[in-house]
Amino acid sequence: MQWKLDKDRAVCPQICEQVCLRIALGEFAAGEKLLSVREVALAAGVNPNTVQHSFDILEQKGILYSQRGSGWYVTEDISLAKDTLKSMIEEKTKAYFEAMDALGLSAEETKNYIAAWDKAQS
Amino acid sequence: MQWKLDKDRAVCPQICEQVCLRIALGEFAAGEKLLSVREVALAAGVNPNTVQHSFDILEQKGILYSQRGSGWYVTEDISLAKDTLKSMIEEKTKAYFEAMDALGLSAEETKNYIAAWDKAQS
DNA sequence: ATCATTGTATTAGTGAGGTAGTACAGTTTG
DNA sequence: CAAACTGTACTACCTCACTAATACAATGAT
Repeated sequence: MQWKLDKDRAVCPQICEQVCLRIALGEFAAGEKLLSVREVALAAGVNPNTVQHSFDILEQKGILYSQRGSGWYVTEDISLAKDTLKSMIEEKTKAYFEAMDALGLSAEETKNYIAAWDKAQS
Repeated sequence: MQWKLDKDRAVCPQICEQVCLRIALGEFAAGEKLLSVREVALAAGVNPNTVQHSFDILEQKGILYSQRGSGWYVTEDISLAKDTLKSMIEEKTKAYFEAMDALGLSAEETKNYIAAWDKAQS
């Protein structure tokens, strides 16, 4: 399991995003046991407490659940992860439009800008 | 002069963005004197030190310059502000594509998603 | 049963970003 | 000249996100 973390962003949301994505992609199946908090922390190069916190957040959303002494598991209801992922995409897109608006681009102008975006720029 | 600040984002970059935008739009002319650090802070509802820091950043970019005891002024070379604004737009767009990639959307999918984006959602 | 592994809790420390208050130096205005 | 503005500097404090280290309780494997 690989974790690529952008150091310019907070760690917790990134872990949450990736877990949701992997569940949505079917990489993590319903009921499947995840790696332990310590293993994930080691693999991702972050602190176990941060992973614990991330999983706590996902537990609150009903996406994961924990069994003390045993481990963390994916909930049976995969749709929760899919919905959360969808919300994240919407949220970030909304934020992007707002950011562009703050920089003087209307929604229409932003759409045109994106349409003309060349992959070579990135 | 109105300052609408998003409380979910850091203040300094927002002030920098808005000053660049106003210069690029011609709202602030070359050589024009800005409101004082204290006045801007009051109007924007933030701390004078934060405004000072923001202006320091813009001074480093050559967009503003200060005269001790007198005030802050817009540089003669407006193009600097315009270029900076352009860079900001590129940077945020690049970050947006990266964020979408992290959420499982390819550049192509992201473009399609944006094209289909409905203003009613926001 | 024992022991390693698991989740969980607690306390302390760090750095970024911002707030708050004060002080001082230079300019402008009356 | 004097007062009222400017920019600038400094110290202290706060919060958030994360790190670090440790401890303890429950589970599973041998």
